[in-house]
Amino acid sequence: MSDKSAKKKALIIKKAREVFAEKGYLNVTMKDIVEACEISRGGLYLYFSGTEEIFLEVLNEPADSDEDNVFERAVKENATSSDILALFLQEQKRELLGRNNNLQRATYEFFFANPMPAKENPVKKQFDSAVAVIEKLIIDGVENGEFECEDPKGAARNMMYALEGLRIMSQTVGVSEKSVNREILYLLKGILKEEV
Amino acid sequence: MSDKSAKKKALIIKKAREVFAEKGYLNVTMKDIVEACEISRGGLYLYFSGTEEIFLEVLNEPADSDEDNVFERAVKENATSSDILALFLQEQKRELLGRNNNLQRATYEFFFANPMPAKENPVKKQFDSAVAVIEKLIIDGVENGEFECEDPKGAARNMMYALEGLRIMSQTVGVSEKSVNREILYLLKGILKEEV
Amino acid sequence: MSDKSAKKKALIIKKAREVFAEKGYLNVTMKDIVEACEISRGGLYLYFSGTEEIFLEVLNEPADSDEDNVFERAVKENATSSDILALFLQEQKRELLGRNNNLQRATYEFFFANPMPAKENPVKKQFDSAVAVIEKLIIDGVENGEFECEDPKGAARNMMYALEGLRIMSQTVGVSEKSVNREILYLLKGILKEEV
Amino acid sequence: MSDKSAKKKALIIKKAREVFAEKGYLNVTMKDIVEACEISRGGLYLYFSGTEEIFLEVLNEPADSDEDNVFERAVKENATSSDILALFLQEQKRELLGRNNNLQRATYEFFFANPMPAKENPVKKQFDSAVAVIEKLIIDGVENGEFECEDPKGAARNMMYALEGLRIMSQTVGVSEKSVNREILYLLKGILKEEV
DNA sequence: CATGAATGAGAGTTCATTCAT
DNA sequence: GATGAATGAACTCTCATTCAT
Repeated sequence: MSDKSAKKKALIIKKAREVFAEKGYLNVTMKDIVEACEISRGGLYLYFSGTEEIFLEVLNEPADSDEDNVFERAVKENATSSDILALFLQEQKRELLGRNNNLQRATYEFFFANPMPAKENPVKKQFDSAVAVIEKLIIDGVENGEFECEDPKGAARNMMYALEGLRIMSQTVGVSEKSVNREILYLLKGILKEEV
Repeated sequence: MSDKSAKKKALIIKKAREVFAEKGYLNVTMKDIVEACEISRGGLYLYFSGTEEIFLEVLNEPADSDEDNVFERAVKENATSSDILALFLQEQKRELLGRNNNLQRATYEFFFANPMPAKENPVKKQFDSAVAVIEKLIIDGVENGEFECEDPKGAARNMMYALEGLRIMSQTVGVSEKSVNREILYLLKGILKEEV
Repeated sequence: MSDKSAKKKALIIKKAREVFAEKGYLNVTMKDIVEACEISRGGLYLYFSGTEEIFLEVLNEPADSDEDNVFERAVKENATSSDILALFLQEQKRELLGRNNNLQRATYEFFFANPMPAKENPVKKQFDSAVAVIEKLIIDGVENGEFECEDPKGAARNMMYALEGLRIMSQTVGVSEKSVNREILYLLKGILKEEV
Repeated sequence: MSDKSAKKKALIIKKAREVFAEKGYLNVTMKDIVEACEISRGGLYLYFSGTEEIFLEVLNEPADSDEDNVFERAVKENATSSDILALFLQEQKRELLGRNNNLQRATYEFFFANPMPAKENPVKKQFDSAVAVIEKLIIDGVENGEFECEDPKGAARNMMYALEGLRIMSQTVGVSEKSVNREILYLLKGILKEEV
């Protein structure tokens, strides 16, 4: 049954995601995944030819969390631009501070080991679309009179680069929540309309 | 002979740096270093217990390059703050775009695999001292009337986070020189006194 | 249904022959045959217990080619003994030079891996019957005055051993057509009545 | 010590020869050789990168038997051509009938699996040099008046092809000593000067 | 101190064979 | 009968680490 097959594959991806989240990418062996899935060595190879293939599918398969919804809901509820942006940044903060519950480390490790042209690179794509979203928010905010910004695209990019910097620092040397708050505040201040 | 010992150790570190620069951290085996050093397998173990220890010493031992001097010379030559800052940023650009000639990738790989408390972490130290330098430059620039900045420390931190973001993007998805230029320009514009 | 069963078995053997002809014996896996037959993995085991059993049936089931007919037709058409013998040798030449379209390699591989008493051995049987055919031809030829031979059986055996040698050389080190022609000529000359 | 190393390598080759003689080529695994040599898995890889490499060295390293000497001694002792030829054929017989004490089966298996251009092929070289030796013997014999032969090279080639045929038959279907004797006799008769 | 041969655990991968459906 | 997912043994190869010399 292709249906059963698909379920199994989904199960493997789910379990593998947990393994990658815990151990990163490079330290994960087929054996690790086999054990997490409680299947046989050969069984795993029926579905995937190696950790690389598994990881790519993990990356593409969106986790069944409802985090995104929070954000999307806000957008639909006509929240103000600054609220939405703040929400976005909070989300980013939550994500980048949580060392063990996500795939960030594994993702970095993966793309170190497997350089991939920017055009196909999911990380790059995610980065670009986040920039676009932020830019849109800033433009809206400027129109609302909430923000003041001469270069929305530049500001959006700067935000994302800074967040990326925080993220990698968080994964490697560790970053305190306070530091993240401070930087986020700095980023917001830079575009908030100053009261006269 | 402690002297001979020290020389040998230094040689190993020098050669190991080349190896790490070329292959990153995780892909380097004891064998690689043994071969690069033209030393015996057992011999290496007399000085170091594994790649981890070697890499840490490589990180702490400053490379005998003269790159820093360029920067320090500028400081001493009473260049303007904006010139020095621009020089610093150019240096960062050069470094982060060059994929193969430095330890960046190896460093990231290392600290992914070996998380280390911020207090002892050399990367964190370097980051902090860079922030301090930039902050000082901005403050000087403000005093000179070259810059305009209400939060020099915040601006300095933002620069470093953004550079860090560019660095990791460069190592993983790849970043064009144009993108780096654009971001650097954005950072500079943010503090340059606007002409009236 | 024994009938349906038999058809399926025949199909498997037909497809398996192609696989063996292409890949030899030892490199063929059950999976290869399963895929060639477009049958299920378990299904194949309903009919055969392994590659060995399949190969033996392939060997026993005569290929539905019409190569033999050429030869047999000649016999019936009252061609001269030397013509028929030449035809036979040409056929052998064609077969032994063609590396990929027949079961020779697979057969050798099989009997290396599975030595089998001469009495049941199909290769031995084939060899013996070929010797008998050649002997008969020579005897006829001698009676016709075409050939001159004191030991027809010995000559027949020598021919077959030499052909076998050419065959194995062809499969392993490679033999040029020229070499084969030369040897065949030598064999024929040995029995042709010399003109006075 | 390179000396110790060389001895070990020689030991491995010696033991490996026994393994190949017993099990052929394709069925031999690194593990088999490891066990025969009583060394560690990794240890074997210090000397050889795989069974293929080992087998090639086994083929090139002459076995430390003194069989050849028997033959060479005869040549030097000015034995008659027919004696030497008979000796050579006896030697071939001994070799081709001994199923388990030599590398023939392994050699065939090897060259099935690893086709190799005739020019470098040791089997081909051996074949050609044997042909040359036989041809020389026949020519000498003709001059002595022992043999009668119009095409010494053709006869030599025929002998070798027939021996090769016997050899392969011996390895696969099995050949009785009687059959070998009969064929050898046939070959000799073909060139012996017939008494008037 | 220094050597480098040796070890053995462990990773990746393949395949014949079984068995619940 | 027929399926094909699942198993697990076996093989190749690599490397950190040790130890006799």
